Amino acid sequence: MNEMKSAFNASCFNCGLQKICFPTGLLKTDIDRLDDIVERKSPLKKNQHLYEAGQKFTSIFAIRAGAVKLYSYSDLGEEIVHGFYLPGDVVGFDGLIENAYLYNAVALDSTSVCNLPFDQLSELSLKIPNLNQQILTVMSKKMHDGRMHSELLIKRNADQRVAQFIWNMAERYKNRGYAYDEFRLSILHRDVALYLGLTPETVSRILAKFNADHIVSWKKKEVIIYNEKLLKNIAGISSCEVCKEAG
Amino acid sequence: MNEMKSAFNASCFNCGLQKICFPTGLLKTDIDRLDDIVERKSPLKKNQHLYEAGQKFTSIFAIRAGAVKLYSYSDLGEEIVHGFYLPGDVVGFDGLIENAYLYNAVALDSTSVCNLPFDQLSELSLKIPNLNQQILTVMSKKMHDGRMHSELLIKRNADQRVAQFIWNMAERYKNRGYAYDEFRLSILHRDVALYLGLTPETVSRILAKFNADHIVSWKKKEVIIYNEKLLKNIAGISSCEVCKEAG
DNA sequence: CGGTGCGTTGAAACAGCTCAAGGCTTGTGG
DNA sequence: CCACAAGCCTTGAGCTGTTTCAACGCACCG
Repeated sequence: MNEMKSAFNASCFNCGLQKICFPTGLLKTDIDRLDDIVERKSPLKKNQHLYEAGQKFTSIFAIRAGAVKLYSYSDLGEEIVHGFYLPGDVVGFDGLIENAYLYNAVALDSTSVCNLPFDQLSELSLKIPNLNQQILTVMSKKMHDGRMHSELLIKRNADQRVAQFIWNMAERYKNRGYAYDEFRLSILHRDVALYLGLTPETVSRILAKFNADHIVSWKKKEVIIYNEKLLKNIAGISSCEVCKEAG
Repeated sequence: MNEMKSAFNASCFNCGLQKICFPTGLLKTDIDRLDDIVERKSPLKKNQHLYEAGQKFTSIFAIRAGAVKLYSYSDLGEEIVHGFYLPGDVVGFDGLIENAYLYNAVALDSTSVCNLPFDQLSELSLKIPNLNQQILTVMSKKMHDGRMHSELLIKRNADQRVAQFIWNMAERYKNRGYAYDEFRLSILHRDVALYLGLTPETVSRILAKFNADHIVSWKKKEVIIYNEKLLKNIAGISSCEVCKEAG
C-alpha cells in the first residue's frame, strides 16, 4: 500500500486540498492515521462511474483531481442533476441512509479520488473526536449548499441563475488557490441547464448575451470572466442595486 | 430534573415518536443514557422562536408536538422558507457549520421540543457507536429531503408542487400513526408559496381548483383529502399516466 | 368596531418553454 | 486521413404558465 501511495505521490499530509477536504485541520498524528485508511486507485476516465445508484455503500470519496457529477432519475425517468464536485470536495454521503448509494457519480473528465472506506473511517472517528466533528461539519455544509441551491431555484430568474452558477464555480476554484478568472469547466451546458432548472436553449441564449456584454465567456469548456463585478452583481452577490442598469 | 420529566410525562423510552426521531432504534440502556441528557422545557407559544440565526449553537431539538418553520433571509432581504417540521423531526443541524445557527426556527403553533445539548450528545455518541450512526443517518436523510425539494422546484409545475406538498405532509402524518386524510396544518398559504417557489395568488388559485374538483380542501388550517389517488397522481407519485386526464 | 394581515379573483404582461431547423465538434470506422 | 454520424449548441418564432398589479372580502385581535 505504501508503494501505491508513492506511486500516486500522495498523502493527506502533503495534500494541498487538506483544508478543503477536512477544513479545520487535524493533528499531524491524526492525519497519519487517516492516511492509513485511504485507498488511492487509478484515475477514472471520462464518463466512468465512481459509483452508481443502488450499489452497496462502502466508502466516501475525496476528489483529488478532475470533476464529478452527481445525478439520478426521477420517478418519471427525468435526469436530476444534484451537483458538480471539484478537487477537495467529498462525495458519497448519499449512501448513508440506506447503506446503498442513492445517486450516480460520474467523472466529467479524467478524475482521481481518495477512497475512504466508511466502516474504517467511522471506527477511526470514534478515536479522533475532532474527525467525527469534521465529518458532521462537512455534511452540514453540504446541507447548506443544498439550501442555497433551493434558494437559487426559488428566487432567481434565468440570468441570475447562470451568473450565480458561474461565479460559484469561480469562487470554488479561488478557494482552492487556483486561477478563477480563467478556468477549465468540463460541464456540458445541457447539464448546467438541468441543474439550474432551465432548458439548454435558455442557458445558451444567456451565455450568448453575457458574451456580447463582455461579462463572461464560456466556450469549449473554457470559462473566462471579463467583468467580475458585473457578474457578481447579476448573480445578486453584491448589494449595489444601482449598477444593475449597466447589464 | 426527574421532576421535570414527570411533569411533562416524557421520556425517550415511552415516546411514541422514538422510531421517527432515531429510526432504527437503540438498546434500552442506551435510550436511558440519551434520556439523561434531554432537557424538556415548557412549550413555545405560536410565533415564538426556538432559535434565531446567529445564535450560538448549543443543541439540536426533537419536536414533540406542534410545528416549526425554518427560514432565513437572502442577501436581498427576501424571506427564504427552508421547510416545515413536525413531531418526531429533528432540527438544529444548521448550527453545526459555524457553531451558530444559520436559520430561524419559529413555532407555527404551540410547540414543545426535546432539547439535546450537542456537546453532551456527541460525547455520548462516542460511547454509543450506533447513536453516532443514527445522527449521521438523520442528517443524510435531511440532505435527501433537500434534494427532493430541489427536484420539485426543477421539474414540477405549480399544480404538481402544491399536490406534492400536501401529499408529503399527509404521508408524514401517516408515518407517525396519525390520521392523514384529515389533519390540522397550521401553515400559512403564504409560507407554502415561499417554500414552493410560487406566489400566494398561484397557490390560492390551485387550491380553489383542487377544491372544486373534490380532490383536497385546505381551509382554515384544516386539510381534508377527498381523493387520495388523484392527489398522488397530480403530485406525480403514482406512475399511472392515463388517469391524468381526470384532473 | 375598526384595523391589519391573509386569502381571493380578475385582467394584463412577460419570462422562459416548446418546437423546429441548421451549424459545429468530436469520435469512429473505412 | 477523410467521411460520416451522433451529440451538443445555437437561433428564431410562437405559445403558455405563472407573475404582477390591483381591488376587494374575510377573519381575527385589540
